Amino acid sequence: MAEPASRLFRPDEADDDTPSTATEAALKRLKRDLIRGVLPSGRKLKIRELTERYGIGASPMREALAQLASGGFVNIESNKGFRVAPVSRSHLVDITQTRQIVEGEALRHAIANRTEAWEEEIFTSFQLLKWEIDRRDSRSEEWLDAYEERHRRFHLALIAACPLTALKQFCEDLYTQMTRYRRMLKEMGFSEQIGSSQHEEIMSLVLDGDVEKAVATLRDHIAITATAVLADDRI
Amino acid sequence: MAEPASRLFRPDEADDDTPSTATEAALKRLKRDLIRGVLPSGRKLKIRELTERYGIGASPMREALAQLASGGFVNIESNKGFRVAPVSRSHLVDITQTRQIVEGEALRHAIANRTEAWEEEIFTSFQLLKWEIDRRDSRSEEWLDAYEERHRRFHLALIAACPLTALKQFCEDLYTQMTRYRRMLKEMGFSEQIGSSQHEEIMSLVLDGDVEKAVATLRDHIAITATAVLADDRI
DNA sequence: AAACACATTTTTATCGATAAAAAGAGGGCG
DNA sequence: CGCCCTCTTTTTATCGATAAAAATGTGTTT
Repeated sequence: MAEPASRLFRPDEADDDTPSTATEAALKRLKRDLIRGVLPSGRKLKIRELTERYGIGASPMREALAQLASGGFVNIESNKGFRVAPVSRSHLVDITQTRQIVEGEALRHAIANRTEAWEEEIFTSFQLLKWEIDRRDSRSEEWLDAYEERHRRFHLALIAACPLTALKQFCEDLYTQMTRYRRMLKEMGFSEQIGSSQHEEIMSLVLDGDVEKAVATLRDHIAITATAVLADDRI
Repeated sequence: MAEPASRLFRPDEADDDTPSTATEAALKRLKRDLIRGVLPSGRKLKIRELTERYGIGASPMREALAQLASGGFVNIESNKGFRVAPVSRSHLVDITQTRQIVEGEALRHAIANRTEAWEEEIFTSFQLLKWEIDRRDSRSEEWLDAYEERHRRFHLALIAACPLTALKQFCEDLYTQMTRYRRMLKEMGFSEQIGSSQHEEIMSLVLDGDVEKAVATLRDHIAITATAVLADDRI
């Protein structure tokens, strides 16, 4: 029996990757476009445009938007519709610091509940990430997507053994929020190498069970994107 | 200019308490019924029933449900509709421990960013809570609502000075999640006094700036509901 | 009686049309 | 010019009807 989705608590990871309803399909594509930055920050999301773009009716479209709104990607205002949640310096600082706290805690709990499988997944996802960085081909949308996918996988792997579902889910949400900023960085022409060296260090510290150093390094790593983005005054 | 709502980041607290759309009205009433336990855990939420109950059409109803689903109050399953998110021992333990972590952190940050107004609101909300407990009239729905409202206000007041919006918002969501369990406790006939003595202690420690003791006491206090509920084997 | 196929009912998900609200576009007037 | 009133256009929010899917029921076969 597949468990249904829930935001604050998800006992079982139920990946329905084949959208069987129009709402799900719209949700998936819309989220992707938001993260990719195809739909820029602050932009008005007119129902008409969206229904044409994604080829579905207004009701499922609004349903998908309502979900994204709760997830913080989209803002609603009564009788004025939806718009892409704006990015801002203060928002970036906020989610960065919050992420440092909660992802650090989650890592602590993960290490305290380590298993073989968890360690293996960390190693695997690290290797995949490293290979992806080595054969990098910036400016290619596909490469950026592949890189982002592996980066995400690595970060989620680190905290996967944390038994607190709600905490882990929140980390995942924050990570996703941060993706837009990370993407901006790439588009500003920064090297993907920024912070890359830390991945191996984090992995080693985590696998060695050096909790304090691991958490400290993870926190530093989380701060790097923010520092780099904030250094640019176009934002 | 009123700020729109967002889950992970809410720069300005925009209370639109007069629902101007059917979706908002449905959202509000439905959420209330979920928290009150009128719609019990795990129950199927048939669109037809809901539209009749709340007197609105299917589209806004589904939109409201989609939002509650992202908030963790409701579960969706493709082509099988919505149901009230089930309560369970594991869920209670999960959100309790997560809340201990994040609310403790939030309190730390709040104390580090203390202001006059913040201290005053803590004092005020504490007094209101105390008075409400003194003139208690259990088994009365109105009293339970009033008590819950003030308990909530006190807890949110404690962390209000925390500048990390995303963290604070998450605390609020977790608090709301816990309300259903707190309500169960009352219905099981427990005294409202459980944990009440700690409120004054927490307030004193916080206002005295004794961070470590304040955080420790808050964590204990958060655990109490869970301990009491878990002691009952009807759940 | 369990297992299966098929018909019926119920429920979900979706569309297309429409009322209500907001945004925009003149046009007079201080 | 800037402000306000009105009319028009655009956009949102909502309803009612319907196709698609799941659940339920019924009879048939082993």
